[in-house]
Amino acid sequence: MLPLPPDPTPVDPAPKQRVQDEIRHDIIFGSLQPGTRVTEAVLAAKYGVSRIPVREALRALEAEGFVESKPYAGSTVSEIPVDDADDLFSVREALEAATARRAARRAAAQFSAGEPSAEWWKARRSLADLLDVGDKAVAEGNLQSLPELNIRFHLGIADLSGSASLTALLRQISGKIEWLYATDVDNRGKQSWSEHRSIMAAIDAGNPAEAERLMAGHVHQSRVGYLDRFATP
Amino acid sequence: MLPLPPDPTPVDPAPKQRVQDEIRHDIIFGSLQPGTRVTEAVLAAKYGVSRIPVREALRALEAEGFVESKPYAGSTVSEIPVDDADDLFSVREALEAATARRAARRAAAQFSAGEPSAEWWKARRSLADLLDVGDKAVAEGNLQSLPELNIRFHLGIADLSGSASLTALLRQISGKIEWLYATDVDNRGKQSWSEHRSIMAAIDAGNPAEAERLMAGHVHQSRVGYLDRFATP
DNA sequence: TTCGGACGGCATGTATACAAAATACACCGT
DNA sequence: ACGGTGTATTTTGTATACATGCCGTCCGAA
Repeated sequence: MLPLPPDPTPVDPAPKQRVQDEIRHDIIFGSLQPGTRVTEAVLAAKYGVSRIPVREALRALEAEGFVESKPYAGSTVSEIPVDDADDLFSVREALEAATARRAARRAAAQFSAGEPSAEWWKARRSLADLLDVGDKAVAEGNLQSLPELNIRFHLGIADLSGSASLTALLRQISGKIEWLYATDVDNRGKQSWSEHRSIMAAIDAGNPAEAERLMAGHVHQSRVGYLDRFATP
Repeated sequence: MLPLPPDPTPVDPAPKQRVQDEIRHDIIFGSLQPGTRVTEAVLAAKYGVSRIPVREALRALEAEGFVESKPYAGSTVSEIPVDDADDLFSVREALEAATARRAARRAAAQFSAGEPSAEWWKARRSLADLLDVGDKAVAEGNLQSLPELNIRFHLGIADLSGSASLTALLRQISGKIEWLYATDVDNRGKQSWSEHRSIMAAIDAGNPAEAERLMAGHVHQSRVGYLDRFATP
């Protein structure tokens, strides 16, 4: 008997994650404007799921700072204040400097202790592929895919650092980073992406100081470029 | 007719928050040891609520890094690696320096623009009370209440900063901060608490640079003290 | 006309019930 | 004896139903 495809209509394996990403995307790219009142029931109907996944997604987005909720009063899309960008960048600078430093230290440790572990290789390979994909995107000029690739790269570095705490923290602010990046991709996108390879090289070389320096500079450049463009004197 | 107390058995206004705090407390103070497998049903029975609030609490604690969950596989109490302390402190330094700076800037703005807003006064008053309560706790020698007071002070400063993003971020790592503080309260508790007043004074004076410097030094001292005590050479 | 309070609609918070998935274990085949 | 597979149990994920609290509106009195 032929094993027919058991999924005529492919069911969602994880509606929660999908809904969360969809809502965040809609906020970042303007489809859901700040101040909009979002109710669980409406979103549930919109994405074809029940209220529970929507609820979890809203909680996560609240932690990321994209929506605000008051008990029994509902949720609204947050105003994303441009003022916060500078502070966010300063935090991100410290955070990502730490992940890069640790990633380099861990890479050196992996190689000095015989063969690197399988999961390390997997993460490393994933990053290599990501760099290629990003380069191609830059070459082809479709910059709109860069924000997501960018955040995946930085999360990948955090993965390599082996620190669950730092990774979780970066994941928390990754949404905001994507938002900042999306607003400035036309200006800094190309150059910013090209810096990723040198960071990766420093990590591969097992040079913590250099990796930290490059990553700090990378983030700092983004910061300067952003503030230069959206200066609020 | 006398309005009798309508609550013979006081019902929880917000079980979710209570359960979340309870679980975190149990993890921080050792009642729930790392690696322990925690199931929603057991916790629900333990705290006398349904699975849903427990579920939400676990999600929040996962974001804070205290538990790890895999889809359909359950949750376990995270190993809290001491290695992360240094990185966490460096992030916290940047984060809280930003909150202090902004709080001072905002205080100056509030006073220069006539009368400060009501909510500003409320937050400011809350901090003043908190400082008194902490001083009394230090004088009476019951240091076990300091970790919670400490984190409430720092969150209060974040509130004064007026930045929802920074406040949310600090709230995310506040659990870890409380954990670090709890492990070192006997050593640095008294001196650490006394530094809070000078930070508050700099903010009241509307001096952003000084507030930032003091806060950064305050956190840095905690960091040095901690690493000195739990050095892993 | 305006201010105060109470009522009703409505959205969230929670509880219960059911479905999907992963792990653990026993059984079978080699 | 050992490895693999199939099943059974356990646990999470989701859906539905009900309770609780807030917001806006309407009514009434000053």
